[in-house]
Amino acid sequence: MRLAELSRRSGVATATIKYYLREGLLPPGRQVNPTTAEYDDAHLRRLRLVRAMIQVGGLPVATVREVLRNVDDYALGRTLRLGAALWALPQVPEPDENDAFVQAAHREVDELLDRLGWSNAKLLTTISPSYRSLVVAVAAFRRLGYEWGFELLASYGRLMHEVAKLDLDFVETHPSEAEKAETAVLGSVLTEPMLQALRRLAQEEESGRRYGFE
Amino acid sequence: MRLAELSRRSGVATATIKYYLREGLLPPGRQVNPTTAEYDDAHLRRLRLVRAMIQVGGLPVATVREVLRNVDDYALGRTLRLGAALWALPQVPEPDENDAFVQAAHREVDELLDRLGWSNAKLLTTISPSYRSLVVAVAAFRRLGYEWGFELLASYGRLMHEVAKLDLDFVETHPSEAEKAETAVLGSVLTEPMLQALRRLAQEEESGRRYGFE
DNA sequence: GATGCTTGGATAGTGCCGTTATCCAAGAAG
DNA sequence: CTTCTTGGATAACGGCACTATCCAAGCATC
Repeated sequence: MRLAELSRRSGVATATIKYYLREGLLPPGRQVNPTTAEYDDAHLRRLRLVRAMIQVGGLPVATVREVLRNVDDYALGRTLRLGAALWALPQVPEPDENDAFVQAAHREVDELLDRLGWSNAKLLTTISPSYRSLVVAVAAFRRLGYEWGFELLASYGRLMHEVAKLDLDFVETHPSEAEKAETAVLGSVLTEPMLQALRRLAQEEESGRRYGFE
Repeated sequence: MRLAELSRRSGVATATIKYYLREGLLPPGRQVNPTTAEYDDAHLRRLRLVRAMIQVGGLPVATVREVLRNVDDYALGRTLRLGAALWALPQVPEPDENDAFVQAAHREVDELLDRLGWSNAKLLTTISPSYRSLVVAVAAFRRLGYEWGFELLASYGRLMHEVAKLDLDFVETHPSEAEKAETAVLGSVLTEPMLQALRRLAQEEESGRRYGFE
């Protein structure tokens, strides 16, 4: 199919598709002559994936490019670890390591990982963006003067471990390696707003149960 | 304190503080004469809250303003429901109701709420942005051709219900109404990146356990 | 084979948003 | 009195996701 049809079938404007091509989110089509390129279903699927990540997942274009690179690398067998390398990309503001709150948060998170027995995650503390995000979030809370029992954080951690098991179970239902990679990414990116929505609905539900309405 | 000191103590540039004042994220200082305004610790605290929501929570300025309005209303006793009104604000792209995937997602989510027994949440389906987000996310998955057992979604829902209970438990540890409102907002906004980070760490951990390293 | 439409590529422009710089007149400080 | 600082108004900036404009090279129809 040509660009116009790709646009029609995906609902994405041709100018936008050209932009994605330029940005490397879509591989170039097969050039049949200097002014015509041919696209196939793989392009369509990739385009839908890109749109989902941007619109539903809210990822910036640059991040999508990185994520896709990992998907493709994984599909080619270059990346063997499904975990770290794959979903360890996105956006974290660098913490200020001189800040006392940040240092305290480091200690707290390290202790948390110990307590939860997350020995594998422990190995990644220096490189994992997730680890850094966690530190930043904990530090922000502390900076605002919030105290919580250590047990609260641990409880959240245990629940998210259950969530992670579901995530990986779902990935395992997909036999092919290429699909696994894509599913892993989607499972990480697309289910985040989904979980967020579920959590808020659950808060509304539970709030209603505890305090009633009106 | 004057603007300059507020800036120094918070680490936020004076120009930015002026911007927040303009945008209504910070209440104006006490005007002591035409060219001098006096700020207090409440301003400092509010400023830190704003920064946390923007930088850690990633909320747009307009949303922060809405959230704060709700916090203040709640503190004044004008909003009685801790749940819906408070954390039901943010950013969702409007779903296209004519889309077949969106309609199917509606049915699926409705059935989910039934299955989970979330009768309170059910009442909010027409107004809650969380409900809409959920529909959008489910529709996006389906559009990409992913199928999952209904049980998976229900399992996620049950886990997020446990999370929501922790959220509300934490809010209840704060006696004053004003603090409750602020805590509720923070519990919703700031813990989201925290949970996301925990989930990803848990994925890395669980991935390591199942498949080993390298 | 001329005419008019479509194609893909290059480039520049648009709109939004968070932030920052520039002015300015009116205090404060020495 | 002079010099610095203050807060307020306004304009400028930089990034990002798109989108509109050109253009020359096909293709389609007469």
